Amino acid sequence: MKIATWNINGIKARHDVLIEWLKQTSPDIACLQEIKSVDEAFPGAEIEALGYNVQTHGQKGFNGVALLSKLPFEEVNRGLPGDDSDEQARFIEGLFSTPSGPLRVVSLYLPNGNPVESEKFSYKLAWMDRLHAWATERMALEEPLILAGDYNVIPQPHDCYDPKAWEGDALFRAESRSKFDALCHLGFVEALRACEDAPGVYTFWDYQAGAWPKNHGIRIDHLLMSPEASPKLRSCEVDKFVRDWEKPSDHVPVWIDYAA
DNA sequence: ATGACTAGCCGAGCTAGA
Repeated sequence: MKIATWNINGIKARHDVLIEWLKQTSPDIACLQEIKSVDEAFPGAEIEALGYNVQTHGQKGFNGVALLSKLPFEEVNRGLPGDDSDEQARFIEGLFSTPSGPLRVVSLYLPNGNPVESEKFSYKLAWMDRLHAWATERMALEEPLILAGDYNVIPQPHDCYDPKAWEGDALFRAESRSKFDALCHLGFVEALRACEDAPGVYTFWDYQAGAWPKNHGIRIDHLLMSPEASPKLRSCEVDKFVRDWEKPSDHVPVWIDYAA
């Protein structure tokens, strides 16, 4: 089965592009980020008509995540545990039943964290600590688990076109990268890294300054697979072609072929 | 080329993204 993650940068602005991508690539599960919509306003009708069950965790104006699945949801959990005062919609977990057993899939939108002098950076780091704590608990279940989303972390220097240009940025700061590494070291396999570790493979290109045609991108959208899931990884691909469509998101989909 | 975009909220520029 095909499991994808994509920061769509607004469901209202990206609805038609999303529908076209679903028709062309037909993922079994799609993890969306930055839907920028409240749950009640999410335009799900055409998506459901393509055979998807839709679950969202949205908020007004920005953030917001969603799960689209051809499999029925056995369970849905909204919000990253660990801080009851956190009102930002950045996390949704679905539990599915596959031919080979249960599968948990998370769509997450990790905070950007810029500027680093602001409370936004401390919020990012605290959110990563909460994710680490939550993942530690989930790992104890010893189930196939996939954490997919926009991590807003450039893991390695060769995951961006110009490492010097990203020096000091919240996406590339040592604190962000080491927390991402620590998460991986719980036992996750980072899917694209495991399949393709060449430089120049990116998932985001800024709208500005001709970043896309010059391939001045960064790799910040990742799928992390638990030890029970990672042996079922067949391949991992980046759907770069959607960046050339009319009114594209600044991110492109990343997907895995999973032997469920 | 030291080149600056896009979405949402709204009905004008601001916030936010990365």
